[in-house]
Amino acid sequence: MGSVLDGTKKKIGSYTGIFKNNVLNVKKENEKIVFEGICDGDIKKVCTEYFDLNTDYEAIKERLSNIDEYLKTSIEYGKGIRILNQDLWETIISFIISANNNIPRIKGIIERISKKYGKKIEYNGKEYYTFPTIQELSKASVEDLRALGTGFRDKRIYDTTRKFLKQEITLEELENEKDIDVLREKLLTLPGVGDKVADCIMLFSLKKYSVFPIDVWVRRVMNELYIKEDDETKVSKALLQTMAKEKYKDLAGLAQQYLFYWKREA
DNA sequence: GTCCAGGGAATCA
DNA sequence: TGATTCCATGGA
Repeated sequence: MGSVLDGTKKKIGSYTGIFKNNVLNVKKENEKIVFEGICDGDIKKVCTEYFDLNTDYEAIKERLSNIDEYLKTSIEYGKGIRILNQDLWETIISFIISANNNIPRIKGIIERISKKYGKKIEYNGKEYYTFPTIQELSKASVEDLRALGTGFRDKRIYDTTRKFLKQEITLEELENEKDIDVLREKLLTLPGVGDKVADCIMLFSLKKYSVFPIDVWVRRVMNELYIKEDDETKVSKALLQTMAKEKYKDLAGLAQQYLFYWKREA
C-alpha cells in the first residue's frame, strides 16, 4: 500500500521493503542513492522499476503546479512523492482488502497473509515474508482467510484467486492490455473489484497515470476546493471524473496523489 | 455503546 | 443510472 516515499518531510535515512521475491533497501549517502538487499536479479534494474526512477517527476510537478494554486501547494507539501510500481497480483488482493477498511488493519491483514502463505527471507537479522503467489494463496480456504481477519472480504479474495488459478484471467493479459477501458472492464470482472479498486490497481501497478481513483478523501478535497457542496457525499463520481479529466488530463492520478497526501496529512 | 475506515455487491426505484 | 443497505473487524 505504501505509495509514498518521502525523503524530505520525514527524515527517512533508510527504507527497507519487500518487492516480489526481493528485500530491498534504499538510502541516500552524500546525494547518492544506494541500493542494497537480497535480489534475484540486477538490483539496480529492480529498484529502478519498483521506485519508478525513470519517470521524470520534476517535469510532472512542473506541469501540475501550473494548473492552479491548490496543486502547487499540495506538490510543495509532498514533493518527495513517487508512485511505486507495485506487483500486480499483490496490488489486486491488497486493494480488495482495502474496501471499507482502515490502513493499519489492511497492513496487518497483508502481513498475516504473507507470513502464513508466503516465503520467508532473512535480511540483516530480520525476517521478511513475500506476498504469496496465486498458487500459494490458493491453499487458503474461505475460512482460513476469515481467520486472518479479512472479514466479509474473505470470499472475494478466495473467488478472485480461483479465477486466476483457473486462468479465466491472467496477470499477463492485464499487464499487456494497452487499451485502458478494456483493461478496466477486465479488472471489474474480478470479485471485490469495483471502480475505485480498479483505478487503484491501474495507477499503483500498471502505470496508468491518467486514472483518477475516487475515495472519500479525494471527494472531500475536490468538494472543498472546487465544488463547495454542503454535503460532499452528494457529489457524484461522474462529476468528479469529468472535472479531473478537464483539469489534470493525462496526469489525473498523480494529481490525486498530491491532493490526497496533502489533505490527509494536514 | 457508537462511529468510522482509501468500497463492493445486491436490491429497488 | 441513482440511491440505500448490508457487509466483519478493531480502534477511537
